[in-house]
Amino acid sequence: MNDLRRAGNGNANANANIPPALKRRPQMEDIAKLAGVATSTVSRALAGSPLVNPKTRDRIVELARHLNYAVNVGAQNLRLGQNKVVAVVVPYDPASRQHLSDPFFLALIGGIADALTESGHEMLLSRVPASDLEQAAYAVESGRAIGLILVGQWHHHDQLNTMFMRGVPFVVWGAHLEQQLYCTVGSDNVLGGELATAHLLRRGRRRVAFVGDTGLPEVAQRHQGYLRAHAGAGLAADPALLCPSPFVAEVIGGDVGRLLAAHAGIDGVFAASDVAAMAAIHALHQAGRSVPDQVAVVGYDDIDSAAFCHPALTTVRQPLDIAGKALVDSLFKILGGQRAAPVQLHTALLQRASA
Amino acid sequence: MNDLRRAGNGNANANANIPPALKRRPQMEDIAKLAGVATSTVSRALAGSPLVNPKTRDRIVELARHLNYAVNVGAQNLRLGQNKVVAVVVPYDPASRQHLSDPFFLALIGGIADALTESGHEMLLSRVPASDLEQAAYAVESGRAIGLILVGQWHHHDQLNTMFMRGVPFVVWGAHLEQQLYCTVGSDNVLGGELATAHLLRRGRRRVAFVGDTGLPEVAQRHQGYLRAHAGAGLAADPALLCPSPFVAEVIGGDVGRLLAAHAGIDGVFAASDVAAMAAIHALHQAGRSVPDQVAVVGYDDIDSAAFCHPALTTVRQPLDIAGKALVDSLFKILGGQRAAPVQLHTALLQRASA
DNA sequence: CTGAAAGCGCTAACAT
DNA sequence: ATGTTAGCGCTTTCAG
Repeated sequence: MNDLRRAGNGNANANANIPPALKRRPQMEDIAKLAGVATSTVSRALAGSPLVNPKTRDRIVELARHLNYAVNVGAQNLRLGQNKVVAVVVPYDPASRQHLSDPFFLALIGGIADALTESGHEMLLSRVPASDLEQAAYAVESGRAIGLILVGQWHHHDQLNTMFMRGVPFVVWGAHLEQQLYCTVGSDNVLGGELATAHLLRRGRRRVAFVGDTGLPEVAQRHQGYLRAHAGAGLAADPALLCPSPFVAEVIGGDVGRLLAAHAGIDGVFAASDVAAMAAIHALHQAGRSVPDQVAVVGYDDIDSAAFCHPALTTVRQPLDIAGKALVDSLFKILGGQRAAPVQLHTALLQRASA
Repeated sequence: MNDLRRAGNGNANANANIPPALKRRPQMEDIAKLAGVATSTVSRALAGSPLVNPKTRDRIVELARHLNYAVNVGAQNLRLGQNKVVAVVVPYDPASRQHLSDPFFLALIGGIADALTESGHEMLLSRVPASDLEQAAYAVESGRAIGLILVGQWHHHDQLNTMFMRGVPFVVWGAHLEQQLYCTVGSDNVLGGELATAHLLRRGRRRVAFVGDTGLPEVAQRHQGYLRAHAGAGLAADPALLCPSPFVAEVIGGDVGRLLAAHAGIDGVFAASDVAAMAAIHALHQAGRSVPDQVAVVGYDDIDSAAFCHPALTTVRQPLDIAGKALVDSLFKILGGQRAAPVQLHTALLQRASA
């Protein structure tokens, strides 16, 4: 806690030489003196208050522009008791040191940034260990942010429920679970898994592998869809074809390779992310199997590159373009004191070349 | 006003029913009263000051934890005149409304987030129109952030020099240009372009197209390398083979298609980004050309999916893993009042299957 | 070891 | 139309 506050490089002693003028930032009082008025007048002028004489106002505004003065947002917020910052939190797995890298999540963050900017809010991006998700609440408890958007994988359902009970305003990108108090936004994972698998089965595939870490709720639901599709087709899914790899391309490649070696009859793969699917295709090619002829592959996410890899990926589309806005909207609903119901975005199969 | 600040965090009248306890956030004074001490003691206790009696301190700390109290960072910063926030700014093209989406930049942002977190800083992510890059300075001038990291494309060299002269501490990801006052971090674009093109020429390719918007300094330098490689091989580059597409996959696909139609003899493509390369390969396939047999393709960036698409992309690697850290380090150097020289990261050709 | 008081930069009554 | 004053939540002298 103490170390958190030392080290204040509010560029205190930084007026060395290099950036020509790294001097103290101007304040209202400086402007006030130059303009020969009181700070309150400057404040009003800069806020565009109709109370101040147009001439005075123009002079002040001109002065401010000339000095590159901008109202100190921190002080303003403190005084006004307001805040326009939303924290976007990316949980990471401290074990695998897995960094923020899946293009899907990265793109999701981009969408959130857009939606937030659109509504005049600022975005604080931070990372917390998935093992201690509640740390995320700090951004709100410290007054840094008014609410949280949690992005990405997590196993810690309970922590989130607790956080909700503590009154922390937040939304999470993920699966809608039973007994869930908090608000999620995500695709319909069960449906998505079912669509993907049904497509493979319809194409006559009978030995369909599932690639993805079912420890994650979203993936578990996609797997559930996978099972449901099998049931719907009157087929039995072979548990041996489950490849519980984490969402890391390098690992998936190896795992899929081993799975292929062990089960020669595999003729289809449903991967729980496009990255996983691309890694699987790569492994397939290396093992000398052709896609989609010998083995058909379906992914999940529809990241940008899915359309441009070869063969173009058949995948389940999560509508990224509206995901960011949906998350932001839900958060604001909560901040407005309303109940925000979980949102399941439109989920559909996008057929391309890989299956 | 007073009602605005009740109800805790800028969410006005939010103590409805849903989030069970959306009451006013506790403050030091609350803790002080409960502990029967003065706020100054609470402050000291929470800061871990040795001046306060261990027993008192423990009681206070316990109380704070129980109430989920965290020191208000805004007020703390105001009082201390400090700040640990760095703004990461993504310029966007207001014309094309192009959103934050190239995986390379997204991944770069991830790397910056990691480096910032590592050094105990917070990251504010914002977007400004490329046409008015100086807007980015607002984050610093308003006291929001202590410095800026600009990420991505930009045409406005002069604006950046001006910003530097104004004393705004910032670093930019991009090309190192002549007469540049500010600090850039990037790959060696000329070298990269040369390596890529030389590789193609060495493979006997003689009609090599260049895909990328040479209006951007980074791309212009890559193109310069492309020309230099031709010169080095005693060959003349055909200006007709320049395809000045922006970094948007959809557009590139069409442009490359047209280029192929117009120039049947094309046997190589150097694309100034991996996304562009993947789009080009896609267009090539659609036109019935095989990669790399009929047309060899080299990209730039080495984004994650470059290794997993098919054929795996031969590309110029920009070391993403160290890019974020390099940017952050340079910024801190500047904040410390030192001169930060432009950095060119190690740039090398990564040969895979597409060329 | 602890409390009282001043003030970080700003805004909004409340005076004129 | 403008100035005076109090105070947002916190830290830190300065006095005990």
